[in-house]
Amino acid sequence: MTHRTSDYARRLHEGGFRVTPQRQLILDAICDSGGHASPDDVYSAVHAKAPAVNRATVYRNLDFLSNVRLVTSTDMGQGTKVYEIACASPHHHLVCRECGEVTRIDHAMVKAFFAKIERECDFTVETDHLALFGVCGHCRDK
Amino acid sequence: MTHRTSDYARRLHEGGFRVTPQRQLILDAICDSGGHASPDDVYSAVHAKAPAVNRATVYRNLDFLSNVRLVTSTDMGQGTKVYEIACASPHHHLVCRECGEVTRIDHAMVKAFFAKIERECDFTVETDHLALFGVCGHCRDK
DNA sequence: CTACATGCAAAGAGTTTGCATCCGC
DNA sequence: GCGGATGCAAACTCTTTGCATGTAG
Repeated sequence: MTHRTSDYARRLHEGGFRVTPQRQLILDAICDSGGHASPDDVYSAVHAKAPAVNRATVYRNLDFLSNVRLVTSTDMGQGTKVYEIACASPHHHLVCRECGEVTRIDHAMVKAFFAKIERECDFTVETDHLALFGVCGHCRDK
Repeated sequence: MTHRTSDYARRLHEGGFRVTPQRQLILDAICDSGGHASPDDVYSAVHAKAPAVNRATVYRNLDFLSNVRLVTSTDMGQGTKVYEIACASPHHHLVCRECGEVTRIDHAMVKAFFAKIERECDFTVETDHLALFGVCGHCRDK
């Protein structure tokens, strides 16, 4: 679990929102998912622990938690949206088409590239989480 | 219209496929859409000219035309998949969140960046069409 | 004439919404 | 107790599929 209970609870309180067991389960599920969780991943994990929790609640909370910036959502392409705990250091993802492995890369890696786009194309890139598809070294060698 | 009638008809014939009016309408719709068309864009355009054409036919043909490489599909994020006429020069897209404008950028712009990822992360980027979200110069100035 | 293609309708997946009830604070 | 949050069910969008019919080659 990477989220700090006291921390997220405080942030919810400050905004006038409630700390419900469902929200805790959902945050736990995202943490335990290895960093990246689809709505269905989250629902499955939550449902395993608390079968009464509804899918609608999961969707509503993923949306809610994104809005209050406790989690971030990234479109990984192919219609798959993934959520992860918001963390201070911006980063991006390399997604292997073969094994599905997701590797993080630091924002520093892409910073210069984004700056170049801005300079040469007059376009400010705002992609919080860039997802690049390809083949990881491991799969390429096979 | 950017596709050459004789050219795509030939390619279909060579593969043993048929040149149907629906396929022509669909190809025309993609061309006339300014380069990037969602399934619904295509259906609307086709339906305006030929109301009898079914949505399923549009989906089947977008899939089919992608497979035979007459068109390419790109995931623009947010669950929107767009199609465009396959063209020789690989390129990528800058999508403005404000006005929705899509600008092409040449592969040369991103080539060095992809090479850097490969070198430093041991990951071969295969993204045919990279979609970068942000704000275009025009919207930023407002 | 023979497959490939289409239209239709129905079934799916994934997501959203209205409303009564519930419960955190 | 109040107002936000939840559960339930239904609706909704987007896409896919089975099957009979149509048509390009």
